[in-house]
Amino acid sequence: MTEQTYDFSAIEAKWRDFWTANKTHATPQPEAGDKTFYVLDMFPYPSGAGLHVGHPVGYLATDIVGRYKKMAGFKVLHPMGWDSFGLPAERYAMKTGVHPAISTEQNIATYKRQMGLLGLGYDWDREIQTSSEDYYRWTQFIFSRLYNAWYDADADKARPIDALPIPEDVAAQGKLAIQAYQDDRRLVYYETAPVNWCAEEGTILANEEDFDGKSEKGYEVVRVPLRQVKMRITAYAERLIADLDRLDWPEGIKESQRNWIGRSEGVTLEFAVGGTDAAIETFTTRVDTLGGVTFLALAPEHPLVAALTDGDHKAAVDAYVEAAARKSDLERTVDAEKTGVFTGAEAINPVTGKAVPIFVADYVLYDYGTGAVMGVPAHDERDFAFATAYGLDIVPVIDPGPEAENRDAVLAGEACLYGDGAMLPPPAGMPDTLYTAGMPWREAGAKVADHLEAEGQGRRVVSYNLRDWIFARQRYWGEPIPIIHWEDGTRTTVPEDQLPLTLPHVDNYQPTGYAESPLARAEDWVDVVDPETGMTGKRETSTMPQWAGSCWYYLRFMDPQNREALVGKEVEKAWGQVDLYVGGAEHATLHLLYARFWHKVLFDLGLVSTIEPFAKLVNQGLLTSFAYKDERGVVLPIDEVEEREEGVFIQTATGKRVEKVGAKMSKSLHNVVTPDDVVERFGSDAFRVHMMFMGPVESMREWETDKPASALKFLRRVWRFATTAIAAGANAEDKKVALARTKLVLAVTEDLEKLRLNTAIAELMKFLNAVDGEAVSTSTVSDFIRVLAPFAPFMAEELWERAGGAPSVFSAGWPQADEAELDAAIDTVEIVIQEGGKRRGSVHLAPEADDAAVRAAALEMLSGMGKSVQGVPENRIIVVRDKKSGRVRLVNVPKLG
RNA sequence: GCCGGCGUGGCGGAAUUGGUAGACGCACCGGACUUAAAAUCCGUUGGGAGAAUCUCCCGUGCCGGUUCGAGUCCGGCCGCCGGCACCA
Repeated sequence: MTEQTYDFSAIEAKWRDFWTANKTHATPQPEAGDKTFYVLDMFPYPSGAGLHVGHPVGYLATDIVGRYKKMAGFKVLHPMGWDSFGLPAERYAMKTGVHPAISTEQNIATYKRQMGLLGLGYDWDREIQTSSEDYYRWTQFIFSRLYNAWYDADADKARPIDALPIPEDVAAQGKLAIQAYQDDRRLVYYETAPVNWCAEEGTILANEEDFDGKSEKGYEVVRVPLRQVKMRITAYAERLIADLDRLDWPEGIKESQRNWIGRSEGVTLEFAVGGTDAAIETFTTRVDTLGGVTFLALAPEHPLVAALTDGDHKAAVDAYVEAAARKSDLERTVDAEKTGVFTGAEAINPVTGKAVPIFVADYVLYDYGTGAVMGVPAHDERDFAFATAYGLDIVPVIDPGPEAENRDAVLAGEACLYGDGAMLPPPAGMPDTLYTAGMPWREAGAKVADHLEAEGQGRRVVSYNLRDWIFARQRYWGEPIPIIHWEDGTRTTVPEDQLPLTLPHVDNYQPTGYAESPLARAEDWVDVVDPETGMTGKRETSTMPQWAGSCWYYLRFMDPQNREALVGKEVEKAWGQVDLYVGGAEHATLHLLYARFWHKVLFDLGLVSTIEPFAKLVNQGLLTSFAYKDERGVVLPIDEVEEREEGVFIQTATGKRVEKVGAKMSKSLHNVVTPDDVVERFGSDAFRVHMMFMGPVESMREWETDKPASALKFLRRVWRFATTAIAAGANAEDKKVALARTKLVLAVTEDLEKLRLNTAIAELMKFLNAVDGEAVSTSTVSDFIRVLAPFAPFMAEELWERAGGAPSVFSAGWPQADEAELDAAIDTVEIVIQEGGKRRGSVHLAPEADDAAVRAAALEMLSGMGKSVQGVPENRIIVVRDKKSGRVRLVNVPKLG
């Protein structure tokens, strides 16, 4: 009987060693004709805390799919690596003096051990770290290619900067002028502009990292003007939106990116400034309301403000502009009250010729559109609020229609209409060609836009909310930016053959303040001399943001040892896109946007062959634990509470009753569960089965400590079934068993293809239920072991060996089954009989029964129940057949009297 | 405010393009085995009514509609989660 005992710890240790010794998970490069499958996890930052049970939800899903695809005959690339540059290691270094490279190395060792424990079948020969020189050499290489490229709007692609045509007048002014011209157009550029400064993190952050004035960790972020390295992601706004359509990604993520990029179509048009030659360019999405313009508003930063303002208003305008500059973006945004000051100047409506006052108002954003808006209070809430506050005219141009409650108020200029309606008769001065009365506003807008374009007074443009990517960080533990600032004012990238530009050692990791990173203290490293000309220069001391390394790591996994290129051309073509990418939704507008951007640049520059990096994306759900909340809503750690009786939780110290609530796993709540604990208690296979059986990969779930017990129970049943069947060695089996096998293989295969791992496990359970107590042939047992293998790889290996198979089961192929087999095995089908859509019973008929026979059977049954079936028209009796097999499934008779 | 996603038993969750609602599991209850317990195995379990085990009614957030037939489609609400938000 000891033979029958399922000793998971011995089995799992045995096969863990076997896989390592035999490199079972090694991934050879694909050759011509190979089917390939690239499945990828978002690689982790190796933190000091190690993995908790929430991390592997996605890793397990990809492991299972990867193992299945390999068995199904694909060359599967399923690698793992480390996003190992980052602030925590640097903070740790500040506290302890331990170099980040060393603490990172230790953390990685823990992660790898835990991943091994879980049976994650990664090919560790392909392991990469973003902080290793071999890797960041290529991150710097890509940076340098971006720096030395510009966006050719005509060709709609990035091209090397050498291909940028230099106008003659610029060329005539010499080297610095040419550089300035190029620098204005590079995909990487320097700009002095307000940036997001986080004092606590000691660095500038990207707009994507600024969450309502807080950093990701919740530290305050303020706006300060600084000279910064930026990447021209806005050049790709259109393509980043358009190409979302071809991605198999969750709609929510695509929508987040669309919102973030914020595309809107509108028109720019110029208002002449009365009495001067100057003109103000405004952007609007509602040119149809041009007749309703009663003022113009400029952002305080707008360059024309000073020039426009007349003497009487100068003092007030200067004070306002200065006050606005001191306010943070958040203050300007949160404060909904509209303020502004009159400049004393007037603008001329290009169509009606009417003069309107020009204001400076801080509700106008300088970096969106043209930094100036035409104020149409009748049809824009913000303009309405402003006009009301300053007593400006409100001129409606759209009639909401007789049905509208607020019609009278709108027409009287007392309410704002931004919904649908029909154009009112045009105001005085509107040319006859622009008569749009009665038209819906969109149509009227098109007509006005046509007119403006024809007259050369305006043009249609597309505007985006997306801003360029602030790329530099004032930190130590990141990729050095390979730029040298020379004494003659020129700037170059470090030559590619001199990369990597190695991160120097420093003794002091403390932030230096706004402009520089701790690298500034490594003077020997910062100061450079050109060996040929003797010119001196200084290196850029900022480092790259956390996101740089993860922008392209999926490419390096394809060819991690390549010394000549970031990825070999043929290898890149062979693997193609990432077929399945699994990770958290929190990266929607960070990593996933940045990586798409870099990929498109690499495509334009001929370095990759695909236009998108990740074909299919799945967001795994968060795994939460629990904690307790007291009456004030304070969350309490789990060890401060006891359960006195079923469902009654008492805070030990106070004796007060508290409520059990779901909570993220965190150190402070003492509710972190590590995979080590779970594997120790239930085994890795049970952990895997449990995690995947809890629900769809995408949904959130709550961890309950004792639940893996049921998975273990299931695995014990599997073990008993398989070892018994192997020992019995039957050659034959009942038709019922053969049918169950066919169903099992078909269902599990389909579920795996669709990443429905919870129902796949349910199918394994159903099979066991179906064959309980039956003789099962060795060939069916073999198929069962193989479909079990992706889910419970350790047990499957052991069973496979005991069944006489040559290790490893993952080289044993995937079992086959086809529908025809299923059909042939069926000699009667159950046909459900409905009356008015309600089930009344069922009959068993031969699968080839025709509609007439089915109808007759249905009427007979219903009649037998005492129902009156006289006079039911035949065409009202609906016979439903299975689409694939054509077998009858159901027959419905209309409700009988 | 705008946009997207989601609402199914006591619980986690199943239900192809409209076709048997509640698969599979947990928990509960009953039973077997046991001196006993654990483990294991078998059975029951959406709610209600009548009733010898069968039948009827109600049931997928709420209200209405389309259909022979609606968890699924349409219209209108409610609630939860996520994104964007002074973006002209």
